[in-house]
Amino acid sequence: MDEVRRVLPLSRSLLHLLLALQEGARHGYAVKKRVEALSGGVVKMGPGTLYTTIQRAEELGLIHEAPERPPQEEDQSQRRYYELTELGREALAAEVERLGTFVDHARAALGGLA
Amino acid sequence: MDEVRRVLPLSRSLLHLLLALQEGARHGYAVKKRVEALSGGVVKMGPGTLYTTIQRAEELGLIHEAPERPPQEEDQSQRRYYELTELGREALAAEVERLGTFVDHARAALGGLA
DNA sequence: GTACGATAGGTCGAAGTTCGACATGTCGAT
DNA sequence: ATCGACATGTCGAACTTCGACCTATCGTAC
Repeated sequence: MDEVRRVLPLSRSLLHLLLALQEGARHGYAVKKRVEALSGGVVKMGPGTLYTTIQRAEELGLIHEAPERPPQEEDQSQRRYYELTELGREALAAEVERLGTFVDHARAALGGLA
Repeated sequence: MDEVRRVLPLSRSLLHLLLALQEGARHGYAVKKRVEALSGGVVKMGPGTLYTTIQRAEELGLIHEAPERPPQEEDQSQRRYYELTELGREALAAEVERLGTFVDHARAALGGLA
């Protein structure tokens, strides 16, 4: 799609955000935890990056706020859940494919130990 | 290594630069072409990004200038060849491994079509 | 023969992105 | 009641990327 090309390449935070959201709706803080866990603590998302990235992703139409998913915890404070839009899913797929090219290439050249 | 962790996560340009150099010594313009080709034209490295990234990579000790590789073309103008340092190779490997985690994850979730 | 596009290197300022300190408030445990 | 984890957010500084511009060489086409 042409829309997709408009948002590529994704910035690092945008990529990490979409990656975390691809597993289902999550709130900001949960995204932060997920990204840090998956990167082995290398990528640290401070609040500055986290919330400005969420805002940017919403502006680009990559995510939107979900209607309060978890049924049990209606009470639970001021959490805001986000989920991928169709464009978000497409952009993520395109970016992963692109990155995959580099990663495959590098893995092959790096002794092919995987 | 601790040195490696110091430079992680790599910025996009830094990653692309090291990725292109991992195949052997190259000069700036050749790096630019390689990155653009491997990304299917999505990543465009203008001169601003290209040369400031090379400078940054040298400062970080990730690359260093190579002693004029190609034997045939001694004459060929003012080309500057760069190659990865040991640290550069380690940082690249670490970053590719980290990114690979995300990519594998995303590929599996994205229908596992690969 | 000279004009053009590709190769090759580079600077600069503006725009975009990331960082971390601070602010605010809730919740559960010691 | 105080502390750390949870949760959201702002702000300014630092870092990164972008694209316009500059210089110069080379080969091809007009």
